[in-house]
Amino acid sequence: MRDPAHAAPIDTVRVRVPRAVREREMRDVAAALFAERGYHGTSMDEIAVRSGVSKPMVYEYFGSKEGIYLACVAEAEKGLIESMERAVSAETAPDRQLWAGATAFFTFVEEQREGWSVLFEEAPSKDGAFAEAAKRIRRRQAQVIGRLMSASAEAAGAQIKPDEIDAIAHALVGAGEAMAMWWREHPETERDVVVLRLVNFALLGVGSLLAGERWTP
Amino acid sequence: MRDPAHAAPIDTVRVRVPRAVREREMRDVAAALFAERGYHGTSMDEIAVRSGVSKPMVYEYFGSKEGIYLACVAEAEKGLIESMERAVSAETAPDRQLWAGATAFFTFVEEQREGWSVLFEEAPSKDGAFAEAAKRIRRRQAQVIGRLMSASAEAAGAQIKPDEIDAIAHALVGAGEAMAMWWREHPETERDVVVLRLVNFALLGVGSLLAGERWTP
Amino acid sequence: MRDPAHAAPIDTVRVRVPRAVREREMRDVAAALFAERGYHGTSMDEIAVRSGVSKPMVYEYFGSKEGIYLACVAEAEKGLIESMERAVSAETAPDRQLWAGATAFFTFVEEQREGWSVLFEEAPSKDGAFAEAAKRIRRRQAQVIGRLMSASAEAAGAQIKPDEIDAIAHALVGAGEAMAMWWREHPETERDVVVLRLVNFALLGVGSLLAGERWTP
Amino acid sequence: MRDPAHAAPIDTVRVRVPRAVREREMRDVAAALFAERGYHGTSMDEIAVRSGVSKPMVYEYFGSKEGIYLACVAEAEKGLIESMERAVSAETAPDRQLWAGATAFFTFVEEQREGWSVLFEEAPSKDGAFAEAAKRIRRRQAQVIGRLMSASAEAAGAQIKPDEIDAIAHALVGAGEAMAMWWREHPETERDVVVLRLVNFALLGVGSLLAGERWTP
DNA sequence: GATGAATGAGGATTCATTCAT
DNA sequence: CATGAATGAATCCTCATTCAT
Repeated sequence: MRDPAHAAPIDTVRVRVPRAVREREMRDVAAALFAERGYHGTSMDEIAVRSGVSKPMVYEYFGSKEGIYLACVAEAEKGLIESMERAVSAETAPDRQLWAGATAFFTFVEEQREGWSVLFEEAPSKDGAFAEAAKRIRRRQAQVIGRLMSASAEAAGAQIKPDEIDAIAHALVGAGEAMAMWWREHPETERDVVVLRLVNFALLGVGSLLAGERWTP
Repeated sequence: MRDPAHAAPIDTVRVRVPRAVREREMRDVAAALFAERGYHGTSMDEIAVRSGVSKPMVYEYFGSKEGIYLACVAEAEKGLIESMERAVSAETAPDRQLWAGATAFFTFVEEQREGWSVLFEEAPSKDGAFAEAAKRIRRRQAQVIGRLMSASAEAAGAQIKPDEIDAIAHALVGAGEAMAMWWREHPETERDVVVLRLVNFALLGVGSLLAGERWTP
Repeated sequence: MRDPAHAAPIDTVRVRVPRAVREREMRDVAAALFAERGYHGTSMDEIAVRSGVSKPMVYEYFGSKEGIYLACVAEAEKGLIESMERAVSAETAPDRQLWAGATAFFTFVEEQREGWSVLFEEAPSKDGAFAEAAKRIRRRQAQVIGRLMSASAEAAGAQIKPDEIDAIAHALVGAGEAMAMWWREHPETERDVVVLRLVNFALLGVGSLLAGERWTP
Repeated sequence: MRDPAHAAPIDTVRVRVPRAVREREMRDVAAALFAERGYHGTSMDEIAVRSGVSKPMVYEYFGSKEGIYLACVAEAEKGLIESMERAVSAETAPDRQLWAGATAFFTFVEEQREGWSVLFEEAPSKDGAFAEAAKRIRRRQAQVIGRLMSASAEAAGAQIKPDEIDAIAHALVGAGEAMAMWWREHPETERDVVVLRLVNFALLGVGSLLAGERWTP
């Protein structure tokens, strides 16, 4: 009945799609759904239907719902971390690295809204694997920031305990996350403004800290 | 911990318990479960069984699962906010208010582990009412902090836009939240140390900001 | 705390309401609810709340949901049948009795919308007692009509089997019911028009109707 | 009644049954249950069990309880209307069409007891979709009858308002329905007798009937 | 490689009805 | 007389996951 000479459009009937492509399509569909409705609000059925494949395919490729969710997380995580790493690399002048890192972060927030949602908004945090992933993401961000701070301290000849640097780095990452949420509620604000607010807040604080200033009650 | 002379364990058969009492018992049970397993990991069935009542009672008193969850949130929120408000009230010396507020916050984190979990760890953030609640909690914390900052700025004769104060306050709240998570992973750290790290980070940063210092790329 | 001299309005707190009054109030509330939402759509809870009494009162007075529903049916039935009986009584000229009966019927439909609904629209007909009630109502209407027909036949000296009269009477009652439904969908039609259509149809038959014959009171 | 050689009993374990077949089986089972116990008296669980499938299958195929009920209604409706249409088609002599239509109707009542029940006995009439369906069925029957009447009127050169025809057609349909119920209570009566009573009532009216006039096919 | 068919298990919610006071 | 407190029992529905073809 079907005339092979007049092939159906590729998004209607596709044969022999390479595994990597299929996988990516499915993951993108899933990420969009997770971002829109959250983990529990998304069903495997819907992922399959929207991906144009049958459900067993989704299982074949990702093993489970958790699997596909974590794949989405990993993808977004990779994008965020790589972008931050690049920003704070040696190619950036030392005194601009924090600023560059923050810019990378907020650029991700702005441009990869989906990825941001998957990473920070709906992790069913009580479930082992998800909580782990969330912690890991924050830790990796904190490491990027922590390295900056360590270098800075070293350059200033200050002695700061790694443990303290780690804690402060986490705090800074949390501040960034919170400011990103604030930004979502105030979308009229320019990205540069948001970046500068965070950087100033952090730089001046961290700077004084590194310089040895301390407040005690 | 429970004094049998004053309160029968909830798995004892008791009938005709006044509404207010039962309601509180049920809410406490629910809070513990939500904190332990998250919203989706907790079933109404279990809340009922552990409360020693039948499911219809739970519905009679809270209307729905969302209802009882939000009741738990409201309770914890009240505890946290009131405690922070008290700490930063006029009875505290101005230069110690931020410290007092942070202490109140981390004390809550330490002592009301359950409340903390319910408030910050498992809100199904994509669902309207839950997301609203989460935002509201952060906003209220930010307001407490923001008032401090405004007063401080005024005292220093500085002109800071309310919008900026609001954003920074949110960032600071986020920093506290992140530091609380860090603390969870490093439980050997003393509370006072955590408090001071956050306060120093914030105070020196905020202080410089309020003093008009600015970094630009 | 309450000052008996300043008694609460009677619809807020009422004491010692005579049984008959309470009963009637409750039945009226129930009838309204049944008419609006059907039997299954109405809950005992709602009947109690709207009646301003506790649920056990409703059970005390009517025994069960079925009980209160059947009480509503009985009340409406009484109204309808009595009104039809009156209309076709000896006080009405014989040749106007059918017309008078139909008028009584459609008047009931028009004025006791609630009663009509309870009687004809939501009987869960599969449940023994309800089906019985529905049949009884139709039978009683058919009896009223059947007596007319018998008298008429006798007057004309015709011999019609009671069984046939009964069947035709039921058909006529069904025709009336159907026309009442039609009327609901065409509320702009005058009651007299509806009555005359039914009466003419019954008296003359479709054939005569189409031939232009008409009976008028 | 079931021929084991052609159709395995539905309580035999069968897997991989094509959708269309399963769907039909499920609908038939459901129709039987609805007819026997009414809508509210039937549970999805029972439909599933008796169909030899699991509940999710029922939902997969019909979406909801309302869905499967309406599917039963549609099926029965189709049978009834098609049969009536066929009876009154041009292939039947004009003066016998009403009789043929009535015969089709009562044949349906007799032979498709289940369908009849689903169509006319337990629609939860207060619920939107069900009430709509019930109205639609009556309307469609009335249309079949109405067309007959219009043709008849035209042939006789009479001018009858469509609105009046519609109303009378509905009344006639209601008369048929009522007579069908009467028949249920008097199952010893022959179908032809019932048909003739209705047709005579409709064609001649009570008056002529009482006067002894009779139409016969 | 790919899918239509199928399900076990569980979850939220509602209701008619009855105690104990 | 009157009620607030309480429940057993269902019901509808959904979902992640797998088998048979």
